[in-house]
Parts: sequence; structure tokens; C-alpha cells
Amino acid sequence: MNSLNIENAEWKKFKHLFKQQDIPAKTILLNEGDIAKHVFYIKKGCLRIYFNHEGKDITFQFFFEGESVSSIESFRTNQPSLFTIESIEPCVIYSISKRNLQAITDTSPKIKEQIDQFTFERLVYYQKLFLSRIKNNPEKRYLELLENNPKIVLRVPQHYLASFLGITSVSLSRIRNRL
Amino acid sequence: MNSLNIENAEWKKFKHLFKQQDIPAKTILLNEGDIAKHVFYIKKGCLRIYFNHEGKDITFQFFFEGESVSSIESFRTNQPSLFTIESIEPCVIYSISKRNLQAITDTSPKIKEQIDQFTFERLVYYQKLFLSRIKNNPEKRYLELLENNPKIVLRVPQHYLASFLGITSVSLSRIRNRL
DNA sequence: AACATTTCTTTACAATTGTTATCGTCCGGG
DNA sequence: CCCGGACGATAACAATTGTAAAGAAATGTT
Repeated sequence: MNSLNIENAEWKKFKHLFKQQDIPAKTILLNEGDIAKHVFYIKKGCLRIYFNHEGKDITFQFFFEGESVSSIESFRTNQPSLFTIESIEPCVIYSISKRNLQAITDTSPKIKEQIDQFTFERLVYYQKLFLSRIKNNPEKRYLELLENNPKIVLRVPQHYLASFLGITSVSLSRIRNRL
Repeated sequence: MNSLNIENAEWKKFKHLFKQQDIPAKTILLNEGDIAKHVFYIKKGCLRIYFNHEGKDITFQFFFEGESVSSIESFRTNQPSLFTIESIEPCVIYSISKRNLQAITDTSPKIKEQIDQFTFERLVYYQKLFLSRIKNNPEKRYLELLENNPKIVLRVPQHYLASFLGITSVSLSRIRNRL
């Protein structure tokens, strides 16, 4: 899910079009309000995406090794991104420009197909997140996350996690305490 | 948004592949757990999609005239649908089978492109719903809905609306009373 | 090593929501 | 025309969450 594995044979042909970036923690790769012009692939480390709401940062997704990240709708529509992409840990990132990715999809229908599939999987992912919000209260969402994505719980600072779960870190503390 | 307008020139060529259905209120077009084999276009009326959670129906989207509906991920992946599609009012529906839609997309790259765009727009829609859940409390979500989609508020029974907003109908009553 | 910053926990209080139940209204079927 | 079910409003109480503040623990920096 949400993986666009660029480390297979089909992609290797285009490896020269990717630029490697070694970045420290808390580096911003895309700012909320800017137009996305790159797609990022995480070779090592983890990222979060968040937006500012009434002065507070709200984190709403995490990404790890082997996953690709972009403000997919900004990238595609040239509208300002709704969120910021930032590293949580020091990372090794492969980035590709829109122009170069376009060159690839024009050359390889197979890769275009992969990207459409990637887009589709994000649809399903957001649908599931949305359903999880509707179905469950914060405590259940936390337990669900523990079961389905323990690595997120283990690896990510707790206040980001709380934000992701839609609660305050105070409330998350209480939930953990109850269990 | 979420519109796949099948009433333009490109689609008219394939009109014979659609079947018209006149259905009363509370008719189920697709059952949760079944595999979606049709896409529905609403000529008249409105539909909701919902799933059962611990004995209760949870409504999570409404559709009106001019919109297309399917369990898009079930349709595409042949997995059981996560939700039921049901009419709220008496409706006139045009439905098309997967087989026939396949025939169309194989013939018309333009329509394939439209469907990919439709899929993409649903991605953005779910993302926005998800963000709305994160950002706003139920009262704000209600006000946001009033502003952005007043027709939903006016046209849909209140307990479906409450379910959609992620609250009980009791709580929605209170919110309306406060305003 | 010492200091500053960030992160996490805890407490007390206020506000919101859920639950359960009752009651009134509306609408459609018999 | 009456009756039953669906729908919406309201009340009382319990449970959960948010807010604000303070302090402890962990982390990073110089």
C-alpha cells in the first residue's frame, strides 16, 4: 500500500533522473501552499506530512523506507499543496522532478500504469482512514494503529501520533495510561 | 467533483449499453460484502452509501443527480464492497455492467482518461473529508457542510446526516439548537 | 558537563458528546 | 380513517475529551 517501488528493473533504466539528497531531521521538502514539483522516494528514514490549522501543526500521515511521497494532487493539478512534507529522522531521499517523471511516463506505459495504480491505492488508503475516523473513537483508533502499524507507534514522536489520531497528546497519555 | 457526466457527445455513442432502472426509496443497489459489478449514474433522485458497524448503519456519503456511484475499489479489485449503496428517494438510475464499461474504455481512450480523472477526484474528495475530520469538531463540520453543500443538509434525513458528521442524531439536534 | 529545548505526563476544571429514555409529529399502509 | 413505524426534539446522567499549567524526563547544543 502506498508503495511505488522504484527499485525494480523497469525503474532502474531511469535511475540517472533521480537526485539523491541526504537530509537531517526536520528538513522541509515541500511547504504548504507551494506547488509540488517533485516526487520523493524514501531510501532511508521517515517523513510526515502536516498542515497548519489555527496555529497548530496537524500531522496526518507518516511515510517510511520504500515509500514514495508527494502532494499528489498539487503535483497533478498545479494547485498549492494543502500540506508540508518534512523529515522526522535524518533521511536519504531520491527525488525526481515533474519534468523528468513526465519523460519517464511518456517512455514507459508500464510505469504510467504503476503510477495510476499508486494513485488508486492512495484513494483506497484515504477512504480507509476516513472510515476509521467514522467508526472508531480515539482509543479504538489507537489500538487499531497498534495492531496494523505498530512501527508507526514505535518510531514516531508521541505528539505527532496524537495529532494523527485526532486527539491531543494529553488525551493520548491518558489512553495509554488506561491500557 | 465526483461527477462522471455520461450525458455528453462522447458517451452518447454508448447509450445503448446502459440500462435504465426506476427504483423506489430504500432500494439497495449493492450490498456490503458483495462484489461490485455495475456503475450507477443518477438521472434523478439521491443515494447514500453506508456500512454496518456494531449493528448500526453508518452513512458516509450522499450522491445526487448527475453523479456516478460505485464501490470503486470493489469494482476494480474484485474484493467485497465495504459498503452498501441504497436509494434515499425514488430514483431513475442508468446502470452499466463492468463488462460493457470495459468495452467502452477499450474503444475510447478519451473515456478511459475521464474515468482515471474521476478516480483521481475521488482521491482528493476522500482526502478532504479526512482533513475535515481532523481539523474540525462536529459543530464546525456541520457549519462547513451547511456552507459547502447546503443541498445535503436540506434534502437528507437528519439521522443520516448525523451519521455522516460522525455524531449521534441527539448531538446534531443539540448543535442545531445552539445555533 | 552544563544548559536550553523539546517531549511527555499529570492534574483540575470546563465543555462536548454518548447513552438511554420519553414524548410529539409526520407519513403511509391497511 | 386510524394505526404503526420512522423521525426528530429534549432531558438526565455518565464518560470522554479539550484546555491550561506545572513539572519531570529526554534530547540536543555549545
